[in-house]
Amino acid sequence: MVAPERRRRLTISDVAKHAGVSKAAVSKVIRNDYGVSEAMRDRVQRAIDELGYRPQAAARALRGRSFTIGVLMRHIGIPFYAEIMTGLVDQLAESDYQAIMIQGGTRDKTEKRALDALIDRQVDGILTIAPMVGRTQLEQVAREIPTVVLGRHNRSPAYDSIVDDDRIGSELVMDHLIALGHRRIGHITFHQEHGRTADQMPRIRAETYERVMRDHGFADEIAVAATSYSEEGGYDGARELLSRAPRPTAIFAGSDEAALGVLAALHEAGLSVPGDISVAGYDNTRLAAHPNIALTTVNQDGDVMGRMAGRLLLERIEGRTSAVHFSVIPSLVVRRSTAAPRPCPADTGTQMPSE
Amino acid sequence: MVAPERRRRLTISDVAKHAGVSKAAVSKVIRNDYGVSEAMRDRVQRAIDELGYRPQAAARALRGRSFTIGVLMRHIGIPFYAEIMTGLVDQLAESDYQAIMIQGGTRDKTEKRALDALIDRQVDGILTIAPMVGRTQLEQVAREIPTVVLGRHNRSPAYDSIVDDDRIGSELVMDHLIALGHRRIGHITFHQEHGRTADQMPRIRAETYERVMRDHGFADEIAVAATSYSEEGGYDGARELLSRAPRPTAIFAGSDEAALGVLAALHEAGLSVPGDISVAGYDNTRLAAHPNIALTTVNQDGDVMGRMAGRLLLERIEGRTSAVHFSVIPSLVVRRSTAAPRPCPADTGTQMPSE
DNA sequence: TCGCGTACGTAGACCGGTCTATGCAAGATA
DNA sequence: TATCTTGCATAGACCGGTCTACGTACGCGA
Repeated sequence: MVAPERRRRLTISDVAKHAGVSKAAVSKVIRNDYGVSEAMRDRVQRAIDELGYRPQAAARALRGRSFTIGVLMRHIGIPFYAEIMTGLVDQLAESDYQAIMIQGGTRDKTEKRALDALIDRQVDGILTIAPMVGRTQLEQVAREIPTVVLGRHNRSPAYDSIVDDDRIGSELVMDHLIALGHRRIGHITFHQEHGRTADQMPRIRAETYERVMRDHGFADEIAVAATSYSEEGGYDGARELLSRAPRPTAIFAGSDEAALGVLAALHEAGLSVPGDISVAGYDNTRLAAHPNIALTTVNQDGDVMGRMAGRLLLERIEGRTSAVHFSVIPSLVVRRSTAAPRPCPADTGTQMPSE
Repeated sequence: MVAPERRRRLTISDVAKHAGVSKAAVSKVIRNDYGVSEAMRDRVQRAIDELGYRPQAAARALRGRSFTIGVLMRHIGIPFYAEIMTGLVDQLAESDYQAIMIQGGTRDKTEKRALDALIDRQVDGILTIAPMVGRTQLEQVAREIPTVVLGRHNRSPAYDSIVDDDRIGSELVMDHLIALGHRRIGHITFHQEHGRTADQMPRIRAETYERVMRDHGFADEIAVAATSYSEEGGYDGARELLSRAPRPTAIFAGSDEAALGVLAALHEAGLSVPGDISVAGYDNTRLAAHPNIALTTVNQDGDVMGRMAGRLLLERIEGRTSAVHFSVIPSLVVRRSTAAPRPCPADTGTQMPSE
């Protein structure tokens, strides 16, 4: 019982022999290096094509580049991340670089392990999407490898960053709701304990919410549920907001995930959307678009972000050392989850569903 | 303007020097190889810890293993894939292997490129999730690298495969609908032109549907819309089925994606679910669980599948050469999208919404 | 013809690990 | 005592690329 002979892979030497030239010459052709005659190029290229040779990334990595971009994300099941990847892959398609992804999970330890794994695999550039790891550590990574951080407002001169302009996005939502006639608008935010590693994003959305409320003279109506951006957080937050009297006529959830939780809570409470309450989210996930959900939300152009990430990484690999911070302007997507509040003769005294 | 000195990475030689031993000794300790005294192990381990050394995967790959498992998937935004990854990562957590993912996209060419990229990066094992590439090519890959194919019924002695038992899953749905009292049940299937690379999965689901219908004496009620498993396919398929008179009282969509399209079409047609029509899907995606959708569907345990994939790959890497084909028994998740058909005095003559 | 610069091609070191072959010492066996 | 085994440590080849340093041929001006 012998293991089947695992066919040896073609090497650059095979190509060199087949073309009757040196390894170095083949290498030069592959890398489009200077000092190759037209005849040599043709000859080697023909040999490569005939044999179907592809260089081995590991060997290249050992000496120079691995032609690999590593992307670190918490989980893969997130449609927005998929969009980012689409943009990134598109951008890299014309280069020789390939994007690989790795899951960091939601624990510091697993994320660290994943990040190390990318570094150990000699990737030429790293894109981290909404990482949990602290700035200091990111800077350390960035010193070794070109790095782009997406979705964290935590700037650093050591790495490039790409963020959505959350201030503008939140204003879009609030202006929309207020234009519809709402004034008792609740907000669900993400409460982070650790100020150290916390990102400013939820804070920006919450602050903008409060500012706009105040600007319109609705300071007394400000109602924030500080739970989390998860579906569960949205559910809990919604129940908290609903327990107020009078209850809000609209809820601006800090994320679509949370908005889904809000919808679930409203559904459970027997309240209709947007009849009884309008709901808006943030992120324009794919679920938000489904007719049964039809959530008004803020669209961050993940495709553009991913594309930009690819460009910044390639630039860094080419040698740029100054940091670039890119801000993407989001847009509002109005769907059926928001409408004018139900006209009410008396503005107070709406009945609550009994607990 | 000089680029900042990029700090040289620690190598095995640094560790050896620091511990006052040979490179080979350090290598042995790292790999838990035979022929290392207790004293040596301690000494080297201490040096590794003190310096914070981590071996470089590229260098290891060149000689032996890269300790990397490559996962090829079409897109990352699919919750079911996320579950698979969770299982896989869990399974690999105790080993020294790391899973990386790569997007193959939906075109043959891009998928091929992604697959090559994994091979060029010397991964020790490959998991392909519902690949488009033909069996012959998969077999060729499998000859070079341990391979597990998930989600294709296309078996081969060259690689392991993991599939959901679609026959059982489809029976679960059909039995459920029939037990509720339905007999005019429509089905939406995925029509594939290219028999060559086509997978049998949609065929199995469709055939099981027809068989169960016949077994219950409902052969005359068989109604299949051959579109696709996408949301759009579901939408088109539903409209096709609705145009029949009498229209079905239940629709079994071959996938949740398609089921979502069905819901959208029904919503548009002003039909209520499950009041007018029951809808069932297949896959138990995350959307299916949301209260606003609450889709009855078939759950494939992605976690178990991913875990199994990891185990099979590790076994193959350890030297197993015989093929294993693993079938996961799915389960039915009953939600609010299915109910008994509306009692009707006359079974025919239900009015259609005008087109 | 000589000297020199330029263009092109190659030999061989090198990257950081693994792995084989070998050395060496201590204990077992003849 | 001589030989053999066993356990442990090491030197150095090796993986498949890249890259430096050098050799060679050719063109051109003096």
